[in-house]
Amino acid sequence: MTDAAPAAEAALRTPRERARARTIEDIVRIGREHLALHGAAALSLRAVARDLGVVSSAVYRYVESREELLTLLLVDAYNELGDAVDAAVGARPENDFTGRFEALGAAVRNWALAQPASYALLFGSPVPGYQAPAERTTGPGTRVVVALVAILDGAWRAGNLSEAGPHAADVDVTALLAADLANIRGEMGLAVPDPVLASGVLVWTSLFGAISFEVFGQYGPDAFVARDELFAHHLGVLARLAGLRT
Amino acid sequence: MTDAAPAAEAALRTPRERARARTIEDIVRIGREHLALHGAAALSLRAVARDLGVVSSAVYRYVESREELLTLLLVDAYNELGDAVDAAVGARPENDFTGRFEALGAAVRNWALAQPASYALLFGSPVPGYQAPAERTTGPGTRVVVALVAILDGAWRAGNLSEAGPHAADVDVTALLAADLANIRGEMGLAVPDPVLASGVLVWTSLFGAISFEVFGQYGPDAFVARDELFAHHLGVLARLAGLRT
DNA sequence: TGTACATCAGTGAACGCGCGTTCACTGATGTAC
DNA sequence: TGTACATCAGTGAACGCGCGTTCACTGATGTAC
Repeated sequence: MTDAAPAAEAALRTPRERARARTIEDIVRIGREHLALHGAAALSLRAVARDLGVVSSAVYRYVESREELLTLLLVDAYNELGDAVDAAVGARPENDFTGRFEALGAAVRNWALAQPASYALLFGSPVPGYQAPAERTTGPGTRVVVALVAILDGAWRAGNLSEAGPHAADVDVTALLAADLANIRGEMGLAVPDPVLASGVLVWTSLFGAISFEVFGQYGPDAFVARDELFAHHLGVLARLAGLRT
Repeated sequence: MTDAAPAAEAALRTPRERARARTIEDIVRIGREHLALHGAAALSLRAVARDLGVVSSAVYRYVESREELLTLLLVDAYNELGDAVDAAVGARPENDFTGRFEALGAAVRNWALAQPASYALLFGSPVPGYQAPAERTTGPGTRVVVALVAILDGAWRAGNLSEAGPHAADVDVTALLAADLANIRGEMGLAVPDPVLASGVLVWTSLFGAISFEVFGQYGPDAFVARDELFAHHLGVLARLAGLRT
């Protein structure tokens, strides 16, 4: 590394800028620790400042308000999850659609179990009094579902998806629902037909339902010892429900 | 009504006891309103006292601590949901298993949409620092799943359930998972075989997954206009996944 | 029926706490010439 | 290379707020005889 690389767009030129970026990273890291320990509702700028080793008002140099810190944490968590999912999916061959689907599901679950508080922030009860700014969270917040429909649409285009899973084939898609699905197909540039898309939405919510039950402790402490196997079974059933061949 | 009915076990004899019971009811009612407005983490005994028209310390005559109020609200919500589900299921003929299943799902969803904050307390992120006392919440907290497996087991015993939904039939149940399922079958006195029971668990979590996505706003504001139809479609697919005939 | 006592609901003051946010300030670090 | 000025990170005090919980107390309501 020399200092003769002035063209790098994203690089931070001055030491001050670098120090500033590092401090913001520290704030986000500490914020995540607090999230994990006390939950989003109890997230406090004063406590973050204490852990940063700085007086409480100093944090306001970096973060406009408690709200903004929550947004930073939200975006950070969405991106960490999105990176984990992309890496897991990308590790499977492009035409192994079932493998990619299972990799996606396992990646979401593993991340959720490792970061339960961040998962709760993204997929649990809304934080009272906090409304995420759509323009900053929509992109990162849709990475998982985008990856999921990419797999299903890819499988469909490759002829590797049943016209509709055997369960879904004979469940009517009403006209109103079909209109929603047509919009989605248009916006995302998809080729999958209605029954597949409708089942795909259910597969999506079901995946998160199974993970939320586990992360939020809904199963109770004793009901399931074999949680990995339970989830693997669920993934297998969901893959078939989506129409993926095995 | 005369005062000549001294034998009624549950009746509250003295006026003081009745007044006390009414005040506790008021506290729970006000607590629920605060839950709905500000979320569980922000639930405050002082605020409840204010709305009750009483000085803050007076609430401690009725409720031991903030923790205990949360427990009261939890049990109250579980029972309200359980009552709604039982009523909806009971309104269908005993042998209309698919109808009962769909009634159960619709009842949970309707209650959740009407009481989003209570739903969040029961099925959303855990409240930081609060651990529900198992001996008071386990009974009410399992009413929905008990009702659900009663439907599936009843359908199975009546010969109205496929050996396993077409999707689930060829997904392996590993030995470890089978052990968990055997325990559950024993504890609940069920007859359904492993593949059906395993799919039933997925149907259970999927139902709540779909409802949570809707209640917690995960679909985004615009993606689905036809939410009733979307949920009806999901219910239909889930019924087939459970093995119910139509 | 009347009196003496016990029970209990509710009061008001106080404890110690943590929070978000603002503001005028001190120094250190960077920049322009 | 050296000086004058601008920028910025961090300080410390303060604002007003709400919280959970305890405690000694006042009266009103109930009970025993």
